[in-house]
Parts: sequence; C-alpha cells; structure tokens
Amino acid sequence: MALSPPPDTRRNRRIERQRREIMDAAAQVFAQKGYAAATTRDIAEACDIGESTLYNYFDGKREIFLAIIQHQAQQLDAVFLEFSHLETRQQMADIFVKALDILLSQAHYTGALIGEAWFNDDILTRFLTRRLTQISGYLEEYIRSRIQSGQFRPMDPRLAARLVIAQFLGILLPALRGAETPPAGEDRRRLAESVISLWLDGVERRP
Amino acid sequence: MALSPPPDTRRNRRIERQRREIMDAAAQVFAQKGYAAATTRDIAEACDIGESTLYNYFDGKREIFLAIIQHQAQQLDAVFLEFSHLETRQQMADIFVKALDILLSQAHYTGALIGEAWFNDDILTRFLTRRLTQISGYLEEYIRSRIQSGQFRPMDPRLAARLVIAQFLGILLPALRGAETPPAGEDRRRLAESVISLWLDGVERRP
Amino acid sequence: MALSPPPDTRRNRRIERQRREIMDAAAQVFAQKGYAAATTRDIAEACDIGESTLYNYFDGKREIFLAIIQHQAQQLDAVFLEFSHLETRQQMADIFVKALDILLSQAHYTGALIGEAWFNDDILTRFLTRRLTQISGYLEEYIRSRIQSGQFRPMDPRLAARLVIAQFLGILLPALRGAETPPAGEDRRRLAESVISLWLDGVERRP
Amino acid sequence: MALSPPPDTRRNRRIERQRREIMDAAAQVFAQKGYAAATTRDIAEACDIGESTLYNYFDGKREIFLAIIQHQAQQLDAVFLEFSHLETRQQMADIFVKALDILLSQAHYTGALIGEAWFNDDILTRFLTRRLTQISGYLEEYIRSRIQSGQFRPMDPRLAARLVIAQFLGILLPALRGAETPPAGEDRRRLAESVISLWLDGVERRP
DNA sequence: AATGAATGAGTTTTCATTCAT
DNA sequence: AATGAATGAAAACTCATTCAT
Repeated sequence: MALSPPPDTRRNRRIERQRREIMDAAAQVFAQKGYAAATTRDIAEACDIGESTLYNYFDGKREIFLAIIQHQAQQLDAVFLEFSHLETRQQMADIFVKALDILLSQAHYTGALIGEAWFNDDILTRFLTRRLTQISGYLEEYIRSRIQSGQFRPMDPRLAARLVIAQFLGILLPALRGAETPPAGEDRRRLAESVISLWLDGVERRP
Repeated sequence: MALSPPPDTRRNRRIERQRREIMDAAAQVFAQKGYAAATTRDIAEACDIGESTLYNYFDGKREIFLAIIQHQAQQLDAVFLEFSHLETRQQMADIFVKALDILLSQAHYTGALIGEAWFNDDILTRFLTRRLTQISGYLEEYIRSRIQSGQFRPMDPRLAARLVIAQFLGILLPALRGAETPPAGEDRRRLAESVISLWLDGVERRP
Repeated sequence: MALSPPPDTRRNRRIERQRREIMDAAAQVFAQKGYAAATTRDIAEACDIGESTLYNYFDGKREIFLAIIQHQAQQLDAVFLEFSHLETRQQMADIFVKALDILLSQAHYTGALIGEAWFNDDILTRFLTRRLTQISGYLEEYIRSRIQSGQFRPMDPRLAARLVIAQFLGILLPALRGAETPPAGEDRRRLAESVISLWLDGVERRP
Repeated sequence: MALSPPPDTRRNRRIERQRREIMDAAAQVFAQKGYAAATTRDIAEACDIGESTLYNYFDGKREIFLAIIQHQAQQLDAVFLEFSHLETRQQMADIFVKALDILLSQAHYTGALIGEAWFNDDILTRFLTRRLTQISGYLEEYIRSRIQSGQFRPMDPRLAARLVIAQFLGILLPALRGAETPPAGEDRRRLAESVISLWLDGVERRP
C-alpha cells in the first residue's frame, strides 16, 4: 500500500530541501495569520521566491498546508511512542519535557495545526483528537493501575487524564501562541516537576 | 469622554434588536469558519437579510466582529466580579459552574473570540489575556493567603493559579469546540467538584 | 422533473434581459476567438460591464457558454420539427431557406457552437451530432420512400441524405464564418432552389 | 529573397528529424484541443521531451503551429497540381480518393489547420480559402467547358463547384473529426464513385 | 429602512518563456 | 543539446463594500 519513497538522487534531495523550505516559511505564515487569511503571496514572500514557483513544489495552497500538518503529525507520533511506558514521577517529567521540546521546536507547525483545528472538523479529528485520545488512553491506563494498586485514590481515570493534559497545554499554549516567552533549558524540567507534583499531591497541605 | 447612550426611543430599540440579531447570526458563522473564512454573504444568509442591509447596522465585517467580542467581554466582566471572593470549596465550585454556564450559553460568541485570539494579537491581549490575568490575579491572591494560613503547602501561586485555569479550560474548550457534548445540568456541578477536589488533594492517596 | 420557470416579475424580467445581453455579447466573442481563447475580460468589455458583474448572472465562463449553446439548441429544435414533412421540391426549398434564416440570424450562437464542437466531444455529440442525425433520419425516410415509389433511382439513402446536408452546410458555413457575405432576401430562395435542383437532377444534361 | 536551404549535414538532418517529431506530436495535440487550449506542456509530453527543449527547435508555441500548417499546405499543393486535368469521371474519382488519402493520412495536421481556421482570419485566408478558391477555379473551368460542349446542362459553374467540394467535405470532415471511422481501402473508391455519380446524375430517376 | 446590482481590489492558479547548468 | 527551475503576465473567480432606488 505504501508508496516506495523516491530514489535518493541529488535532484530529489534538492527538491525535498526546497519543499521543506517552503513548508517552514508557510508554517510561519499559517501560524501567524491562519490558513484562510494567509495568501500565497505571503508564503512566497516569506521564502523569497516567486508566487508561481510555489506551484512547482506543491499543487496549491491547501496542499502546502496539508504537507505541514502531516509532517507535524509524523514528528508527534514518534514522541508518543514513549508515552506507553509510564512508571515513575521521573518518567512523567521526562515525557512532559520531551513533548514540550518537540512541540516548541516546531512551534510554527504546531501553531498552524492548532489554529486550523479550531475551525476545521476534518483537521481536528484526523490530527488532533486522534492524538489526544491516544495519549489520554495511555494516561488512563496508568492511572487505573495505580488506583488498583492503592497508590492513587479512587477517581475517574478519564477525568484525571484530561486534567493533566490540560495542565500540560496550559503551559504549552501560551508559549506557542507567543503570549509569553517559552521556558528554556533547565526551567522546563523544573516546571514539569512542579506541575506533576501538584497533580499528584494537590495544593493542600498534607495533614 | 464617554458617549451618552442613544435615547430609548422605540426606533432605537428596534435598531438595537436588529443589531443583536445580526451579531447572533454572525457569531455563529465566525465561530464555525473563523473571521477570515466567513463572508458577509454567509452572515447575511444566516440572519436572512440582504447583504447590503448589514451596512445599515454596522460599518463593515470587522465592526460586526468587534461588536461581538466587545459584547462578550461585557458579559464576562460581570461574572468575573464574583471571583474576588473565594473562601470555600463550595464557592470555587459555584464560580466554576457559573463561568461554564455563561461561556457555554454564549458558545458562538466565545468560540468566535477564541478562534480569532489565536491569530490576532490585538484581540488576544485586549480581550483574552487581560481577563485571564485578572482571574489569575484573584486566584493567586487566594492561594497566597491559604499558603500563609498554612492551609496550602508552599508553592508558586502563579503556577497553581494557571493550572486550575487550565483545568477549567480543559473542560470548557472541547465542549465549546463541539468536539464533545457539553455537560448539562447537575453534571456541571459534579464535574466542578471533581476538578476542584483533584486540584486541592491531588491524585495520590493520602497516607 | 422539469423546473417550474421563475415567476414573471419585473425583477426576473430584468435579470433575464441582462443574461441575454451577456449571452449575445459572449456569443460574439466565442464565435470570434473560440471558447478557450476568449477571456472573461473580453466578454465583460463586449457587454460593457465589470468583469465581476458577470458572476452575478452566471456561475462562470463555462456556464455562459453552455447557456449559449443550450439556447441555440432550443431555437434549432423548433425549426427541425418542420423537417418531418417533406413532400415537394417547394417544401424542401422552404425548409432550406428557413434553416438558413434561423442559423444566420443567430450567427454568433451558431458559430460559437460549431467552433467548440470541433474540439469538444461532449458538445459535438450532445448538440451537433444529435441534431444532424435527426435531420438525416428525416431525409433518409423521404429518400427511401421516393425510391420505393420509383421517383428516385436506387441509391444509398444515408449517403444521399448526407450529401444534401453537406451542400446546405457548403452554403451556410462560409457565410457563418464571415468568409463571404451571406446571401440576403430573395437570393436565399434562388440559391436553395438551385441547390435542390442540382441535387435532384445532377449536373449532367438529361438526354 | 528565399533563404538558401541549410546544408545537408548529419547535424542538420538530425535537427530536421527532431523538428518533425515535435510537429507530429504537436499536430495531434492541436487537433485534439485546439491551439488555444493546447499547452506547451501537452506538446512536450506528447513527444516525450522537456518543455524547454521545444525552444531549441522552435521559437515558441505559435511557431510550432505555423510550421505545422505550412507543412500541411505544401503537401496539399502537391496534390492540387493534379486537379488541373479533369477529363473523365474516372479522373474525378481518382482525385477525390487521392485527396481523401492525403488529408486523412495527415489527419492531425488537417484537423489542426481546420480548427484554427475557424477562428483565425489570417490562417483561414492564407491556408484554406486560397486553396479552396484554387480548386474551385479548376472545377469551374471544367464545368464551364462541359456546359459549352453540351455535356452539362446550363448552370452556375461556381455554385456547382462549391457543391461538389461541399460533398467532398461532407465525407472528409466527420472522419477527420473522429465522429466516424474513416472509410478504408476499396471503400474510398466506391464512396468517391457514388458521390460523383450522384453529383452528375442527381437523385431523381432519369425518365 | 431594505436591498439588488455593480464593482475594484485582490486571490489562487496557469502557462509560455527564459536562463543557468 | 537537453532540461530543470524560476517567473511575469494574465486567467478565472471571490468578496467586502457602495450606491441608486
């Protein structure tokens, strides 16, 4: 079913490089103005090529956008594989940080995806909901086993999973959106540990 | 500086009623497709009037949109006044539910605002960040005082405030977006209490 | 199955009048340059309206063209009804003249149709071949019965039908194309009679 | 005035061969879609070379087209020389068949020419009308002499000439257009003889 | 007050042609 | 000699807005 990838000639590498350059520039534009408000002219200017040159690399504006979010999806899926093994606080923080890293390093791609998913049902379900459901599934599993082992108190695992995801997004989104400077370096880990600590222990003092 | 409101004649009431009808219809369109993708034709059709009639009530598409989010802002500000008095769990849940109520009852207005705020810095800061900062301020205040009284354990109040807001949004946004059916009636309260309970006590079993 | 025609209001009449004006101008352009080479700008200029105004009356260039040839088809079908009754030389000449009249009076429409039919299979079969086959059928019928009655000598009726149609087109097309001035008034009848006379009697002197 | 032909080196032969290959492929495309709708990409694909390579052999799309119809014109002129000697029925049929042969064997060239001549006055007069007039002249001459010798009855020689040309086209065009399969082999001669017989003797039974 | 009609400015896209390799 | 890549010019079409009625 899968297409065999094009042969790795110099020419194909060049094409691929140019496609990526366009995608990078376009992601920036899409993230900034949204798909509908972004014009092909904007995109062309952002990568400093003629507007019509875009069409040598993509079939149209829509296809540029789709290439971007598909690329983004691939990157994310690679990270999500690791979510299946959650055992310790340490691991949760690791993954928290890693997800933050990857999403922020491709901020434009992520921003473009989220912006469009807010309006486009197809994008939402195929590229966001699907992934969130998957992560939520892993977390629920983790929570459920902890409840059974008596480590966690009885609760709705789905709700608890959603809340920790929401907390993660509460950190990620303002940075992605550019509303605040994203935490850098060691701060990310400290932040992750604080969030997880609050999630696990709550804000109230233990008696 | 403030304009005196127009006299309350029958004519003016009629105009105001029509403006509201347009805003309602437009909010629905904006929330569904986003500002850029929404056309004046869409809006006119949604309120079943001629496209050019819109211009008798608003100066243009942009102005319709601004009227919507300004109206939304007013509604929200009324609710937020109550946030300043947080004392008990009970009150937190009350406000949680009340905010959910008001935001979901005007789902189109809220959706239109959020969608645009993702792209438009001006909208973001003037209508979203400002309010979130305000709420966060109330919450921080509350948290800080609890820490001092020894009820809460030591923590970063700003982070704790952000996380509870994020949890609230984790409940609100999927419903707003139409990705899941919003909780109704009694469910909202139960949900609010669960969220607050988890926020206060954490997920780990107390020893 | 048939759509009820729109009510005969003044507004609808005006719209219909404008549509017809556009179709007239467009037919002229199409006949002159061909569908592919004709631009919407050409058409708009030919009817002295803004290019975008075209889209208030038609869904696009293609639709203008289709409206033209469908209109043309209707006009022709009205004439073709009379072909079924061929008895005398006189009648043949009548119909010859009548068909010439109608096709030349709408020269642009006919020209546009023929020009496109040369390239477009769909147009050819749906609007030209169909009609030619129909006429040919009538003529064959006529010829066949004449052969049986001994008035005509034995021959392939289909070929004979085609040849008389070809002769008709040999008169019509150069005029349509603008390669020669079309015969006017009494000339048309004289011409028709000459053609039919040659078809019936041949060029050779009867012994 | 006339350019001396390029020397017959191997290089020039290769160039000429390639030009012809392009012309063949292009004629096919032009005949199918018409000059305006045909793209240089279509042509390049049809002869399986790069689009820009076309420009090594021709100055542009227009020039390819002109080369095609000029080539076509040369071929035709060779045939037309023979039209000047018309004496017997036999000869008329010979020429009829020969013209059919040559025009159908280069169907694409002929189709491209005719399609464009319908719209382009310059093409029409320089390449079609001129030739038709010439043939018509030969035929008129023939008819006139027959009338004088009493073999043909009195008639307008120009009209009679046009009608027999029209009959010829009535056979040729549908085949050229691809609307029907062209007659092959012996059928062409039989057809030619039938047409000429009907032209000479008419359809009516001689008394 | 309501609106049908018109449209300029701008959007996406196509395509013949050029040019560096 | 062949061509891949780039592109200006122009195409079809959209849309917010104006204006006369």
